[in-house]
Amino acid sequence: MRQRDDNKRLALLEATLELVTEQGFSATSVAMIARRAGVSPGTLYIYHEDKDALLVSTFLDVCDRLIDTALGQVDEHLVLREQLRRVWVALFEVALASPRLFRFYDMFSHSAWMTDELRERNDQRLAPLLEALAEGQRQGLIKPVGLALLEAFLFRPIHHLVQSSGCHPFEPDSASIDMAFAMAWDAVALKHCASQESVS
Amino acid sequence: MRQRDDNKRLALLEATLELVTEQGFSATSVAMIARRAGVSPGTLYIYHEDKDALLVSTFLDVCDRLIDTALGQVDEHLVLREQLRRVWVALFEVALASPRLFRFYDMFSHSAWMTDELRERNDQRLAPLLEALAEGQRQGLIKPVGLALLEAFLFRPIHHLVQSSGCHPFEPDSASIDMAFAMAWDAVALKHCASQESVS
Amino acid sequence: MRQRDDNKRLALLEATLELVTEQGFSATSVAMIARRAGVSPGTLYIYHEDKDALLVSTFLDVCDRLIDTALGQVDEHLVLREQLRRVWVALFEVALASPRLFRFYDMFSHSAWMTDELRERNDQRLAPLLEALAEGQRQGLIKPVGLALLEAFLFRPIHHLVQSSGCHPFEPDSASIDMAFAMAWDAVALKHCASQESVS
Amino acid sequence: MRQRDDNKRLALLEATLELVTEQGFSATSVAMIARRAGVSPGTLYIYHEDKDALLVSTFLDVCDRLIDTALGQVDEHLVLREQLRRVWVALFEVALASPRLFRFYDMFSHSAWMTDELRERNDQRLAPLLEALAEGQRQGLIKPVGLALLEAFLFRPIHHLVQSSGCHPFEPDSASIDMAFAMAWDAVALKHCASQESVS
DNA sequence: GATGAATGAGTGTTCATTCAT
DNA sequence: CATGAATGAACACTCATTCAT
Repeated sequence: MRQRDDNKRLALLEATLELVTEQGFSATSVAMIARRAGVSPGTLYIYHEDKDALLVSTFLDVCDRLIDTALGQVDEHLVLREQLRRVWVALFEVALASPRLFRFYDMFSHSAWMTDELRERNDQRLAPLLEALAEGQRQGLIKPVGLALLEAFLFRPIHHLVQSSGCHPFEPDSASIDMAFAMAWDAVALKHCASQESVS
Repeated sequence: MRQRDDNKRLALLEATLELVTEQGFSATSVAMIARRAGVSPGTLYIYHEDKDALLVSTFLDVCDRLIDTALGQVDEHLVLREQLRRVWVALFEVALASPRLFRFYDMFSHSAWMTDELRERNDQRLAPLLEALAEGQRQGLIKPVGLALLEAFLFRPIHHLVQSSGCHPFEPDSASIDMAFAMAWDAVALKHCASQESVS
Repeated sequence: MRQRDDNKRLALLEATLELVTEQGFSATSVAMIARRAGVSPGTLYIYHEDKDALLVSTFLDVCDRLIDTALGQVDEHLVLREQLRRVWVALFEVALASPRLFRFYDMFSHSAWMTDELRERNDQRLAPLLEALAEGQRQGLIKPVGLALLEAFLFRPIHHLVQSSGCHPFEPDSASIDMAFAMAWDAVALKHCASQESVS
Repeated sequence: MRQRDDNKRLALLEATLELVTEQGFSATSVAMIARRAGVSPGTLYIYHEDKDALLVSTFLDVCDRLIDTALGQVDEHLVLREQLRRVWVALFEVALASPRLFRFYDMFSHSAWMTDELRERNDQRLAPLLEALAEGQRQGLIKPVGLALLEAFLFRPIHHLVQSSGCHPFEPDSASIDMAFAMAWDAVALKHCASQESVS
C-alpha cells in the first residue's frame, strides 16, 4: 500500500496559493488546482474534504508562514521598538520573496470564507507579539488604546505597503521600510519630545 | 443595454451590494440578484452587459458614495488637521449607517476583479483630498513621504476599524474616533513638540 | 417569455420510464434522460427538483395510469366478481399495450426510493376498489381476512403474470386471463359448493 | 480471485446484503461494503471480479438460503397440501429471523441485474418442489394450469406478505399463516366441496 | 494475500446567458 | 421593455477499479 504523500499535500496548497492569487477564488477550479499540483482531481479529495476545506487549509498554511516570520523576531531582550522594527523588516522580506502570501491572506480574509473562528486562531498564535505590546503599554511606551487601534496602525499598513497596489508604488528598500516603520511607531508610541528625531 | 427605469438599475446595484456582502461573490448568482431586485434574470442584462459588469458597476457606485462622503468634508478654509478629522468622522458615520459599503469595497478591492484602471479612477476622484495632503507637505505639516505611505496610515486604518472584524472590537463613538484620528495624524504629521497634546 | 411546456414535462416522464426499464436506475443518467426527451440537462431541472424527484414523479404518473385503469372498471351496478374480472382484464390489456408500466412500478416499489408515504397515497387512490371488497366481505362473498391478504392474492399475482418473467411464460389471451382470475377469486372468495364450476 | 479466507468472503456477502437493503443498489458503494465487511476496497477484488459479480454472488447466496429453507420441507411421504404448508411456515420463519433475505431477493429480482439465466438456475434448484406440484396435477389435486400461474398464486403472495410493506400489516403468527396458506391452496387446488372447511 | 492511495471517467447539478414570446 | 423558459458548458465531487508497497 502506498503511504500518504506529504509532497502531494504541500503541492496542493502551493497550487491553490498560486492559482487563487492569479485568477481569484471563483475562477480557480478544482481541476486546475489538481493539474497544477500534478495529481488527479480525485486525489485532491483524499487530502481535503472539499474545495472549501482546501481553501481554508491553504489560508491556515499562509497564516502560519506569516505569523512564524513575525514571531521569529520577538525577543524579550530587545527594546520594544527594535522588536517591532525587526518584525516589520522580516515581513517585508517575506513579501519580497513570496508576494503571493500577503495577496492570498488579504483575498481570503476579505472573502466570505473568513470566520471569527479563524480570526481568533490567528490572534492566539500572535499572542507573544500582542503580549509584548501590552507590556509596552504598561511601561508607558505605547498609547493606552484598544488592540483594534494598535492593529490598525501597526499591522494593517504593512498589508497595504507590501502589495503596493496600484498607482502609488512603495519600494521596500531598507530606508523606505525604516521610514514606514517610524510612521507606525509614531502612531502608536506615547511620545516625548526627545523622540521626535525618529522622523529626522 | 438602454436604461429606462432608474429604479430597476438602482435596485440591481443594491441587491448586488446586499447579496455579495452576505454570501460572497461566488455564492451570489445572477438569478439571486435579479430575484432580490424584483426583476427577471433577462432584465438584468438590459441594464448590465454581464455579471462582471454588474459587479464593477456596483463597485463604482460604492466607491462614489464613499468618496463623495470624504470629499464633502474637504474645505480649504479649515486647517488640514481639521479637514482630515472631518473626513474621518464622516466616513465612520457612513459606515455606521451602511456597513455594507466598506465591506463590499474591501471584498471587491481584494478580489481578482480589481484592476489598476479602477484604482486610478478612484485616485483621480480623490484628487482634492490628495492635493490637500500635498499642500500640507509643502507647508511642512506632513512628513515628506510618498503617497503610498500616507494612504497606508491615513486611510487604510479606517477600513480596518469600521469593519471591526473579529476579536478586537472598535466602538466608533466620538471619543474613540478622535483618538484613532490622533494616531493617524501622529503617523503622518511632521511633529513639533507643541503638537504632542494630541494624545493627551 | 416562453410558457412552461407540458409536452416537455411528459417527454421527461416518458424518457425516464423507458430508460429506467431498459437499463435500471443507476445506469440511467440524467443526461441520457434529457437527451431522450429532447431537452437539455438544465431544462430537466426546471421541471423536476433533482433526479430523485423525477423518479418519484415518474412513479406517481405510472401509478395513476394503472390505478385509473383499474378504477375505470369499478361499477357498483355489477356483481363484485364481474367488477374484479373487468379490473383484471383491463390491467392485462394495459400491460400488453405498455409493458413498461408494470415493470417500472415493480422496479420502483422494490427500490430504496419507495416509501410508506407513497404506498399510502396509492392505497387512498384505490379506496373505491378496496371499499367494494370490504362490502363483499360484509355480504359474505369474500373471506373475512385482512387487506394484506386480499392484496397478496388478488393484485400481486397480476404483477407476476404481466411480466411473465423468465422461464414460465404466461400468454395473456382471453381464456388464460379468465383462468387466472378464477384462481384469484377462489383464493379470496368465501366459497359454496355451487361456485366450484369456476374452474370447470 | 483466489479464496483464502472464507470469513472475509462471507463478511463481504453479508455487508452487501445489509447495505443494499438499507440504502439501495446505487447508494451502496464498493468502499462502503468493504468498510462494513472490515476489509479494504482492494481486498474485495480478490474475492469478486467486480461490483456486479459481488451483487450476483450475494443474490445467489440469498437465493440458496431461501430455496434450501423451502426444499427442506419437501417430503414425499406427506400429502402435498401438508408439504406446501410446511414450506410456507418455514419461509415465514426465515423472514422473521432474517427480514433482509426477502427484501434483497425482491430488490435484485426487480432490478436490471436480473437475467433469465439466474431465473432458470433458481427454477432448477426448485425442481423437487415444482415436481411435487406436477405430481399433484397428475393426481387431480392441483388445477391443470401453467407453472406461471401456480407460482403467481403459491409463491408470489409470500413475498408480498413477508415484507408486509406499507399500510396493511400482516402479522405472521401461526393462525394468520395458516389462513394465508388456505387462500393459496384454494387458488391452486382443484377443489371438491369437502375441502371448503379450509376457511372455516 | 492484503492494503489503501491514486486514478480519471462519469455523475448530478448549477448558472451565466440567450431568445421566443 | 420585460419576461422566464431554455440552454449547455462547466463545475464540484464520487467511485469502481488498479497497483505500488
